[in-house]
Amino acid sequence: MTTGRDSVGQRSETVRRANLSAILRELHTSGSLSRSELVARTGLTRSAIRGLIGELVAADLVSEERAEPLGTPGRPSPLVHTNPEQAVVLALEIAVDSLAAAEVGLGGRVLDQMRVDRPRRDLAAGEIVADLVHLAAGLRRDHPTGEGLLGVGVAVVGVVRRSDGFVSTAPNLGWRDVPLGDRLRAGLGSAGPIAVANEADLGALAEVRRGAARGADDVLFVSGEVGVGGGIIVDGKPMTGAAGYGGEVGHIAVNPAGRPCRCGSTGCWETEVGEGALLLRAGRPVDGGRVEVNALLRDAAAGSRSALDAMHEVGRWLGIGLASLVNVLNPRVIVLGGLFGRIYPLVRETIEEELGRRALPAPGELVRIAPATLGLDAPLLGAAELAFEPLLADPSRWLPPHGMLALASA
Amino acid sequence: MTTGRDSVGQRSETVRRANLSAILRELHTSGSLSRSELVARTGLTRSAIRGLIGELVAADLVSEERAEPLGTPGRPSPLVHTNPEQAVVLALEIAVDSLAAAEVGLGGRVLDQMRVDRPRRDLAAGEIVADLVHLAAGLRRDHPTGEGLLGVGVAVVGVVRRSDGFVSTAPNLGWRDVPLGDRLRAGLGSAGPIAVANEADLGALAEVRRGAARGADDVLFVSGEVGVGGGIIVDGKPMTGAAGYGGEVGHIAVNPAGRPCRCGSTGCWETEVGEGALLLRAGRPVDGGRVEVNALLRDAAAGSRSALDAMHEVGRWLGIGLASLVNVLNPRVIVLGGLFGRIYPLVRETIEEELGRRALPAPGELVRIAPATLGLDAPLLGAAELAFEPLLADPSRWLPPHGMLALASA
DNA sequence: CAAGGTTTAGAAGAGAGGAACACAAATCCT
DNA sequence: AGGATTTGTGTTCCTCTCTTCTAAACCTTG
Repeated sequence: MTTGRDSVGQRSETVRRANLSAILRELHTSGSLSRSELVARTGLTRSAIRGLIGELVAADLVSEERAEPLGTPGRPSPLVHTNPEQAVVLALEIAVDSLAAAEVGLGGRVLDQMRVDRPRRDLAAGEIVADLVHLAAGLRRDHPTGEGLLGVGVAVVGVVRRSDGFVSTAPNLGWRDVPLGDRLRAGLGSAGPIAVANEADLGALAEVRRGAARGADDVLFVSGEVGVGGGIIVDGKPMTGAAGYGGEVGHIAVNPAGRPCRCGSTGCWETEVGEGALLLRAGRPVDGGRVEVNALLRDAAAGSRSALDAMHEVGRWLGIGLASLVNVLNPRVIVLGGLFGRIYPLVRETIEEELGRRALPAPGELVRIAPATLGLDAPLLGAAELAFEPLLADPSRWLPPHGMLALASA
Repeated sequence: MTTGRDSVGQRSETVRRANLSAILRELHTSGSLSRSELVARTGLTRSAIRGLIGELVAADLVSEERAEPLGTPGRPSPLVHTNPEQAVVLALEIAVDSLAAAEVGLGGRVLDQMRVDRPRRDLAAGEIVADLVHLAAGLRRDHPTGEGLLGVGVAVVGVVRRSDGFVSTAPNLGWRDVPLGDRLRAGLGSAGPIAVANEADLGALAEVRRGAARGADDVLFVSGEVGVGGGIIVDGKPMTGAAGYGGEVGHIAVNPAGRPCRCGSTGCWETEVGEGALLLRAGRPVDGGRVEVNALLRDAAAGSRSALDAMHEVGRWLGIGLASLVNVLNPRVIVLGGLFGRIYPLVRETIEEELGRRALPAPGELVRIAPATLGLDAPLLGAAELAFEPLLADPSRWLPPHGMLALASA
């Protein structure tokens, strides 16, 4: 009987919260900005900006520096920048071929990062969690895990319920119904809140904040790995769906008469464009993994007919699936990650041809396609962004109660 | 270089606007509520509610009535209700088989309504606009068109750009690149702002506000007509995509080796589940239209084997397409409109079977499927909702400047 | 008819951003 | 050089809006 939505009633504090959030968000995505630029971006007055920045400075989240003259007339505006060391999150990633951990500071600076290969066989959740904890412990020895962390963000190749980090399926890991959030909480000790999300969803988040789709509000991120993952940004925000299962574009049915899929269905998109499909079409061992894919890409670059044919066939199916998604979502930008980003330069025409034939929007308003720019680390960076989200959404929770300020100044 | 999003900076007025908006929205969707219920729903205090309602009353948008005692102890709370006659919009619909017009008052009351059949051949935009204007003029003789209207909402079977009501394609009408918004503005004279949107998008809006999906935040509405239309609600708001072309689910590729589609592609969903596909499978004339469909439904209800087989085949493909969409969008509710709502009771198992096989979310969290409850009029009601949107989003623009109030009370 | 509970009414208070003015620090031009 | 110009900061009210608090109104229950 409730209306849902985000608790409608607004108050003065809501305004302050929103404005603090807007400022910190801008600083976080840009790293540093002048005060006057903040004025321009937020539409707030200088006095408001001054007051809000003052609070952020008091909390040591950001600092101001006397500006150096930049050749433009007028008094230079002080430069405001985030303090990466003062707000640090732990980002973890469970990918198909590797595990990764990173410490990322406010403003997006990667303070430390490690990635280790992972064999492609099924591993129990406990083992992977232990490996991740170990990996995290190896970061920045002077900054023991679990202390002073703002939170933890986790990217995982699997279908994740957002609310509690419950992984309902992860074919690449051989998992079903793994309470990953709880497991990590136990393994990491008290390292702040833990947020788990799908790898591609976080890749999308990273690409839209710091990568190929920067600034776009409606974005589709599609990443080709063993499976095909997707992340959708609607109106600047990740679209997770009702339970957080949204964006599983790898399992749209493009060819119901086609090959069986690991998910139990048949003719899913990933059976036509995934790594296995590419290798199959090229006549290489389907389970060859990265090694075979790299070899195939080399062959194609060298001009091998059969390699290129296989790629174009994948490109054709890629275009078919993308056209469906364009018709449903009408994104401004499509970012191709993983395998797709790598083959894109070779099969661009094929993809665009298929898209032109099947997608409805007028050619002039057709979507822009761009390969991912953050590469392998996109999901890891997205996990960091996820962990920063509570701070960015409501910085006031991390601010000293400002009765103190009033007292101090009086 | 701008951040997009909705101009971040917030001010005190923003708060008032948001709160007025929240209150009026609640009243609009519920028709009438007691003050104390509004307090509960918005989380605002009684005093705040009092002040805001006072302004809405002063603007004559709502009225308060002395409450009749309801058997509960305590002082009874006055009932607040909208004044449908004081804020009226004109809703228009260009459907496949008919044209419709309605006058709808604040709170959702349909004050007057007309619908006329339309032959299924292509008609020039000018003709249809003229017919619509004529239809609108016939509504409520005491309330001449173009006067005192808050705005106009238009639902049209076609791909529409939201910003200006430009129809880029409408296969059912034989239109390409018709500036419908401008045409209607010219035809209707000064009837307030005109907002045009896709029929299914508006059907979704109506069903989520007043129909089968009431209260749900993530909804997929799929309507079967000659073509297949779709409307998507994400987080309580219509998802239109970057240019407003989103939700064209009829043209996802489900069978690339299949039949050619009117859109120029092949194997689109609507070639497998549209009206034509159903008739074809049943061995009836593909262009038979409503008459044949009705006959087929009668046969099926009477137990005809061949009729039921055709329906189950359509149901199977319906399930395939829905599964794809569930994987992408993870909605809470799917509302089936038009043809699909009518065949749903007959093919429910088939749809659910296919959905169960192909959709990822765990069965326990699987989507709820419901036939539309607003029937033929859903898009028309959605058009009214669209036209109300500016008022609901910012009621303060329709309020007397409240310097006046202060003066009057002083 | 009194007691108890719920709600409205009105006044005072507190939080937050906006506007205006004086002043500061650069660049540009003569 | 040195003044004009431009851009930006600091500071002080001012306005807007919701909350809090107290008194009064109104209904049900025993």
